[in-house]
Amino acid sequence: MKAADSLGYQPNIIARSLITRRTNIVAVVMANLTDPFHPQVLEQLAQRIQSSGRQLLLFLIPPGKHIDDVLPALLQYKVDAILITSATVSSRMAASCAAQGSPVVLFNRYVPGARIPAVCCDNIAGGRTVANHLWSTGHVRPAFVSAEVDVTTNRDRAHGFFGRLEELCVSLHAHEIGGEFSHGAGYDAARRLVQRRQLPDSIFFASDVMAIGGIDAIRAANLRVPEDISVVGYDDIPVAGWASYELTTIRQPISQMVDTAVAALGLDALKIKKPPNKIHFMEGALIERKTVVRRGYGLRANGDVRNSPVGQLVRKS
Amino acid sequence: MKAADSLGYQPNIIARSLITRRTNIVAVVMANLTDPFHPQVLEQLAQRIQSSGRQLLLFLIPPGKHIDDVLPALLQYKVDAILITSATVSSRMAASCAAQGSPVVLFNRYVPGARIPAVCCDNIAGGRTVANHLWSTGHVRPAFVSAEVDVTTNRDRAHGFFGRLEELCVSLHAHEIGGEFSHGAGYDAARRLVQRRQLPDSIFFASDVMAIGGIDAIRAANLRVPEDISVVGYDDIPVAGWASYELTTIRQPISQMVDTAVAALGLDALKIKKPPNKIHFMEGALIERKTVVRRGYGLRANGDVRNSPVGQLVRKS
DNA sequence: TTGAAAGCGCTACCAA
DNA sequence: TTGGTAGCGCTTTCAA
Repeated sequence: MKAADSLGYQPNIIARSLITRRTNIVAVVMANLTDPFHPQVLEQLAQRIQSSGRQLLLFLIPPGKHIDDVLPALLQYKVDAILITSATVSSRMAASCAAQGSPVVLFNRYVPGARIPAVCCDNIAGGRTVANHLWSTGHVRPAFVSAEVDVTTNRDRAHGFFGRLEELCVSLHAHEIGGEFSHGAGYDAARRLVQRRQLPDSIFFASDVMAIGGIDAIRAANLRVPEDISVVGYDDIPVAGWASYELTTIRQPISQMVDTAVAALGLDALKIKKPPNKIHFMEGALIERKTVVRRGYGLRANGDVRNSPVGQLVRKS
Repeated sequence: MKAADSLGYQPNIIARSLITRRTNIVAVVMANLTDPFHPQVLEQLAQRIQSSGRQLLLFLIPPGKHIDDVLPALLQYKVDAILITSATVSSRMAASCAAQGSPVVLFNRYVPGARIPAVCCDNIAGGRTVANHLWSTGHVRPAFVSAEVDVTTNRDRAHGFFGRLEELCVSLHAHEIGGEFSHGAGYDAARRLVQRRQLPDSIFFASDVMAIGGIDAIRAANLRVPEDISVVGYDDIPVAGWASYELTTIRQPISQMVDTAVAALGLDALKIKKPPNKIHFMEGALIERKTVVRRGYGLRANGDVRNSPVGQLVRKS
């Protein structure tokens, strides 16, 4: 023992895994790190995984590649679990992972039909919250800026927003397609919105980076946020709190989501028979900062209408 | 073969590594991901490592922990190489890594005395470039905002800046200690600077996030950038290019740095006898955007004084 | 309590 | 070219 210590001996965990059949490695697959939301997630994930005595094998999907192209390489490492964030995997691929014995869980995305466990912010509820907030602050010409249209994150936020708007009898003023979750996409979409004959009085962007881009575009057009146009984002990335933006947004409960995801991996369960293929939806929270202004007169004093029965929500203007 | 394929057989790369003595895993150690500069580095690193057919084992240092506490855990995985970014390792620890057979290279930091290979932006040259730029645009009361004072990144930028300023016969107006590379630290430091009796006419921040925080603070004090105070950052993170900031800064050549670092790992060399314990310093580039204004009269038309002999650089004001 | 041996999934080597 | 065997560093099991 003393000898081993003085020689700097370290047991070879790789050899051990051969016999124990557990590598203590969990793979994390991500599309990219350019959206500030992703590093936040990755950081928490790493913290959680490491503190459970496991290591994180990071797998970034190269631009233009699909996740199904790179998963096989991952599978060779016989990782204990695979966590796929912000990317959609085919259910065929998920099945093949399961066949290899690696539980898979999706993060921040889910596959509607398939039986793949996932944890995700409740984006529909989030979208509805934004609609409520804009309504209760007297906005009547809300616009929405999409990212990638058929990604669940984007779609659910849109659907929640549109649906609640309809219940509230306010019609959508415009729907611009940004095309991707990026500052540039938000900037361009907002610029197009601002060039229209009639301005929206508020814009809900599919994500914070897009909203920040939008604010930059609105200001570049010599308009003020929120006096001329209110802006709402989604995620609550650090930049959203900076003095130049002070963005009102929906905060994703990252810690809880990460906790849930790691739990869903089933790593702590000694015997995992059948992990419940459940999709967990976690509630976001409206963070009111300074990009939404109260418009019009005679509005409800209490801006929060979430708990009010829909029938009573009659606009007084 | 057909049978193997239809059964979805994947060779166990972990078992293979036992005999080949190469895991094809390279470990990347990082302090945190909150500074936007780090995700950029990580993304490039991942891209590079993966395209060489290797995997990236990510290791985040938990807050309050020292890297030497967590390295032993890493060593157990017998990774092919260890890349340590933005954190300083004791030379004793580096020696122990080398003893385990894993080459170590430092990224974005170096240990002055020790024989540990490193790749790093030439921060002294960068600091000098900023001094030149501020001088040639007519600034006479430059201030510097430090992050963590004894980190090489911070210290070299400061030394380069101070040194060149002295050569140029312009005296430093103020030196504030921010304490860390963060938006908040930059904000607070700038606020203190702005409360002084005499304002600096320009501030060089140790990093971009700090500079952004500084701009926010300057604006919060009802001052304009650059009309009242010019601002220069370091890194060229994506935010620096956004319309609200348009930060003039020194761009770190991340791709080149990553290339060099991966090469220094010596993974491609079939037989590595003795990796040269060299410290690579890579040149940054001044990116002129809109946070530096030309002040005063009678200045040189050409803003670039780098190639001029020092003796001729006589201020005409 | 201690020690020896088998075997995890693979590659390397040597013999046929 | 093909097939068989030893052994990588560990854990587990079983015998002493």
